Amino acid sequence: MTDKDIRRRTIHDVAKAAGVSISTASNALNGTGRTNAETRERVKRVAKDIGFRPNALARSLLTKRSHAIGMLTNDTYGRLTLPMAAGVSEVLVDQGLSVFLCATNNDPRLARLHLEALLDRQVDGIIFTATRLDLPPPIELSKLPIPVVYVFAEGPSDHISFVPDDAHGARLAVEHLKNSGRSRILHITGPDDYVAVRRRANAYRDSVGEGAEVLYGDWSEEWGHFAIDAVFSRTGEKPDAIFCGNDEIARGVIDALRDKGIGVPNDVAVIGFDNWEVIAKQTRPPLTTVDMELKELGRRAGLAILALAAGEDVDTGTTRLPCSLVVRKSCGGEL
Amino acid sequence: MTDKDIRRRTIHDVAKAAGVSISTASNALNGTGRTNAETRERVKRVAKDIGFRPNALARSLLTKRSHAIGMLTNDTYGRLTLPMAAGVSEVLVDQGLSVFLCATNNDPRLARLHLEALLDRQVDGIIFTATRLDLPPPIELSKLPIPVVYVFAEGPSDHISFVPDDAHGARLAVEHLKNSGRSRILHITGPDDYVAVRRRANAYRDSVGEGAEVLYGDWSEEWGHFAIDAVFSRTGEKPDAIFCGNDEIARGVIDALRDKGIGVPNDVAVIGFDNWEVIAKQTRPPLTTVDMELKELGRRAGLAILALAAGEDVDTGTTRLPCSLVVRKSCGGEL
DNA sequence: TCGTGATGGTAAAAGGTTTTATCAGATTCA
DNA sequence: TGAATCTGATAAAACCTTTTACCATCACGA
Repeated sequence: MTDKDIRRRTIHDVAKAAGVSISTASNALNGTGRTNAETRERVKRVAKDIGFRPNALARSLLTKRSHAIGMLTNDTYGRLTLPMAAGVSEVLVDQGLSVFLCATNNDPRLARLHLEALLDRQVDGIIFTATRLDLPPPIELSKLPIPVVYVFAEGPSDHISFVPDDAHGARLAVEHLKNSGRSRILHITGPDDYVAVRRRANAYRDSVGEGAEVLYGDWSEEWGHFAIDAVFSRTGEKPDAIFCGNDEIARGVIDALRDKGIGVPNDVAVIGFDNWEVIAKQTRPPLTTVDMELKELGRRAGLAILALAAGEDVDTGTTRLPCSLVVRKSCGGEL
Repeated sequence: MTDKDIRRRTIHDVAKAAGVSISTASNALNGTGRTNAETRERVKRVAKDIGFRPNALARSLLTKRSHAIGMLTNDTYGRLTLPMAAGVSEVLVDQGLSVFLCATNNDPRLARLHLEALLDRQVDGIIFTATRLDLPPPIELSKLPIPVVYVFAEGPSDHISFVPDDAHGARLAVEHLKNSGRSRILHITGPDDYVAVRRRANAYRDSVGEGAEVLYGDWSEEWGHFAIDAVFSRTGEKPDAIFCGNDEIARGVIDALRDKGIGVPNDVAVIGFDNWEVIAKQTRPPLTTVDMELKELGRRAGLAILALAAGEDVDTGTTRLPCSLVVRKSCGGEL
């Protein structure tokens, strides 16, 4: 119960208990310098016995490696951030790195506050992550004295960014629809001021060719409804497949089709984007959709930061990671 | 481009530039000790001019306050964690505290790894947060040498916990339904091995009295559908209001009612729980629901940790925070 | 002139670790 | 035997800050 009991054991304690000097203790524990195998074992055993764990602060102060990184995000609900953070964490935790999570709310003042705190803490690197690719960071990140990696956001071209390959995702969707025998494929998507929206739309157009049609709107179920109402009340040929810009739109589309008595997937196949499970699994029928592999994105960013912090150099520029297709029931024809 | 340029300015640099000793510089900057107003200003100005920021590592090493806390979570998708983390962060950032986010995945090995890293980093406290109230932490947290606060989780009774007041939330829902003239209120909820489910159900029963009926199932839309099908195909009086255990169930319920041609809110009022906006806003009609005030929960936890770390003592035990009602259209009768 | 008390400032220790340079002793080689 | 080399261990410096204890200096009253 005394103060003495609560204070952590230091390397001094180890050295004293093992009857060696502090430097020998340090060398033995870290395998540095020259140490007799026998003493090395003895020191290690003593250290374990008395429950010695090195003070990370002291170590970092000296080595100038804090083994911590900062993650700046502007995502309030965490739908995108948390899977990425999990990926980052996954590759870092075993290397003994920890991550500071900083919610900036897109507020420059807050961003600055967090950034300065991170710098004061001597973090080994910073990962910036956003909710859309083309949103610039709320604060200048490009001339920091430490490595910066962008995930789900595109930094300056001489920096390192990881983003989903939207074009690939769109092709995946269209090919899947074609393979299940659909020929009149419509694209209902979000606002065209999103670069991701434009990329997907372009890939869709390239892949579909003749007869491609893109309807831009917002990211809501309501827009899905509305678009279906509009498309199916006009004259002319009707689509037999719809590629949606995200799962919410897809859900609206599916509900609207059902309301009209149009069968999914028999009459019209529907495919989403995001694989946001709470939506995708609960549509009727469950939604086939494109997964952006957010966790993998995080892993790659973690790996990059790790390499940079270790002084290796990493190719700059934007890496586009392939998406994957999650097949459920809304397109029929699972092989 | 030299090393010299990239190295951060230290208090040495400030002292030299201001022509004072290191201790004077420190005293001037921190307002400790006795310093002449004139020198104090000069030192501060010099510090600002050369861009001095104290090294948090060195400071923490000495003061034994790292100004960092750890947040342990097992929530992968962040729906609950991120709003709470935002609350925590909100009250901490201005005090200069940062938070380590540690995703444990409910894996004891991972939890231990993270916990040890946090302890090695001398964090000032730990916040444990879960996805359900009655899930014990994947690792023993009760006899740590630093303060621990539980949020959305209940720790041992001599610890500090913040949870939503489920009973209050349930009463809020029932009273709202009663006030809009409903009398036959049914409760469709999740699995009864959740303590939150039982608390809400009990409060519901107390509040409704005669005729209360609780249907336990799982947290899915599907269960909402199924329950409605069952209830409306049996003989006898039908409910005119349904209190759902979460928003997903509520959405299933609303969809099922619409499928049956039963009007919401005219024939049956529906109220949800969680205020998970992506669901609640997109139901047709938009869902009136109970909000658990997750951010406030986080704020309170942050405040508690702050007080504990400052050595003040805080009442132990579980604090149940009131919920709030978010009125949309699914109960009609907005005043 | 001597004590007393305030004032403004400083040297040095402390915090816990890693690393460099050095040292004593043993071994090898000529 | 003496010099050179190797081995294992250590003292001390370094990282950057805060804090304690101490030291001049000056003014004041007796």
